Amino acid sequence: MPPPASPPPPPVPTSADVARLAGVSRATVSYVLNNAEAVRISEPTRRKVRAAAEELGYVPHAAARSLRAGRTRIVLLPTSHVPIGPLYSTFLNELQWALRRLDYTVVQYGSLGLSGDEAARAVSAHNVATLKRAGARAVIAMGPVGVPGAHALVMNQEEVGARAAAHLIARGRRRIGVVVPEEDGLELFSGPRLAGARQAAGAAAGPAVGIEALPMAYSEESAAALAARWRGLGLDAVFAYNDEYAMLLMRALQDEGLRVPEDVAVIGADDLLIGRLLRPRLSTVQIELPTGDHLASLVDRAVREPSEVTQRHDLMTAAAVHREST
Amino acid sequence: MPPPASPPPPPVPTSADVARLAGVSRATVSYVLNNAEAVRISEPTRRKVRAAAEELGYVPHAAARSLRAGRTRIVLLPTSHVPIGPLYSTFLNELQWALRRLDYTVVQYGSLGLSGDEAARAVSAHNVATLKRAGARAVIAMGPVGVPGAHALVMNQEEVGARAAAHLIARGRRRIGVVVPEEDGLELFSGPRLAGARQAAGAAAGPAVGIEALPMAYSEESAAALAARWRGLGLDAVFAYNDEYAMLLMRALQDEGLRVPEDVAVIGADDLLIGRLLRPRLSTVQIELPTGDHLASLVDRAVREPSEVTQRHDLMTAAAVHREST
DNA sequence: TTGAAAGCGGTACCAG
DNA sequence: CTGGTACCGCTTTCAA
Repeated sequence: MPPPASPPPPPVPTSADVARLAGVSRATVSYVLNNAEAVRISEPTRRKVRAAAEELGYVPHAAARSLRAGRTRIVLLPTSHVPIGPLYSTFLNELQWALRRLDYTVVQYGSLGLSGDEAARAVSAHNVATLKRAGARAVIAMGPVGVPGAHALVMNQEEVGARAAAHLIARGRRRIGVVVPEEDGLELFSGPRLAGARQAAGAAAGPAVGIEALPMAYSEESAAALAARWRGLGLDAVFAYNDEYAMLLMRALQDEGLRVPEDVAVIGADDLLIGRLLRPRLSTVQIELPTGDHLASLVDRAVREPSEVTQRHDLMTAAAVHREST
Repeated sequence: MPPPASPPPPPVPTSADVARLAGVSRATVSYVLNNAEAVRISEPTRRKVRAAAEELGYVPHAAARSLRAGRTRIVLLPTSHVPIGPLYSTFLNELQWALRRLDYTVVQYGSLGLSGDEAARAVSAHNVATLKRAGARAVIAMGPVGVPGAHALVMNQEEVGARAAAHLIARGRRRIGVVVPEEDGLELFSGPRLAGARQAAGAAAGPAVGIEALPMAYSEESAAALAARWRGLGLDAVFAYNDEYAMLLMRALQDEGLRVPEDVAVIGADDLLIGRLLRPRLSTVQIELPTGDHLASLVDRAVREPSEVTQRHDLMTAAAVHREST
């Protein structure tokens, strides 16, 4: 009599178990379950195998399968450790579902928007190699520049800043503040947006246009502090990074007695619903992103044709939309 | 001279390559690189092995490793295909990072908040088995009830609805509308919140309290349509699902000429920053969630002690906070 | 049409 | 202290 077994772990069926139950070999099981084209299996055999698999609740062991195959259906997607706003998180989420619909396993890997130069280094070529080596089929990077070996979804954030500044300039503003979020991990977005605004200012005809970076955190206190010293700044307009920061700042400015847009024009970005709910209605920079489905199929295609070449997908077009705050 | 090789795939080094270069066996490589305690390796050998690994840029093959080990460090986290609001997505994101800091690989698996009964079935016991079988170390579920075999993060959404309704009732309101988002995938949250409100109404002392479900989509049109028929509804208060829906509805109500809170009291939930920016300031139900770190360590502990028992972690406490809209 | 067997890359026994 | 070796579970030639 064997020793009183402690709760034996529920036996996980392998393909061998299925084969035994179906009275065939493991090879046959594999063929049937993978619908192998290269080999004809009789219908009765297929039935038996399928029935056995069903009965045992057999599920192929993912690790073993990919060890043998030499590749996985894993796609690495970047994540930020900090909220990046509804627009991009929705987009990323959509992409993720689209990829999954294509039967990929999506693994989050972290480094979207590390501070400053780290951002670039984080998704460096070496990292990419490491990640692919570990079994990933594709690595997706999001950033201002392409990354060798990965699918780079490059988002031209500069254009956002440029459109905002151009809009402000066209409406006669010359002293423009640009909100730069203090939150770590947003530099990936805020840096280029600021740079784009500077470019637009430099390219403007007529009198010189001044651009001033305005650090601000996403909190009432920070917005209030900025608003308190506003009059001393001598600014006649502000590009508030995005609609959420814009809402925050606009409220603080109004509480400070400033009139929008008379005393100061405010423009946001991302065209969120809240912008239309504010009074005055918030002008914004609308961003056009491709659908997750579209992007996913692009990735899928590129994965099937392993062209070891860096794939670079340009995303985003931006356009200012005028409402009441500018 | 060899034929002009087409771009030969960069040879991925295996532990055998490292062994060869270091002049030792694969076993030794494994011992050194895993800091095996059970066996003493001389310091010179260790050096050689490490140097060789470094030089080749060796990275252990994840699939092979987990095939051998019989387990992975993968944790499955649910995702919704629909935005679930800043509060929960931030929370999930935090948890994800915390898990990663603990060296887990986080894989998103999809089904948070499928419609109706599907929600429950999606994370059924069978699914859980399948997922674990495929190599996952832990499966996390979020929902109103525990799920056998998974770590269930159960969030008591009913309490949110109950607190909101109780707050409204305490302030003398008797005819309460409850916004139910029309977006698919939010039932997981909205259903319990509505049910909680009903319970609170049932438990209220004094004259009967009426609860009316108010379907509404997250769009200006839908909010405007609801506001347009508001006077016919005979409601004196509304629990607007969360602060975002509340902002939307409040705006529409005000545009319709209704006064808040005189004609209708409005309360949201989740205590988002925007609520404090609105005028009148939005009353809300504040939700206390544990930190991602805390939860991650809970999960980690449970994983180490494979107690095959369903783990159930109760989350959330809710409290109404009164501001100006009620 | 089916089965036997050789690995994929790593880990962990057991000898030496 | 180190090397040989038997697996983990699956896919896929190659023969029968």
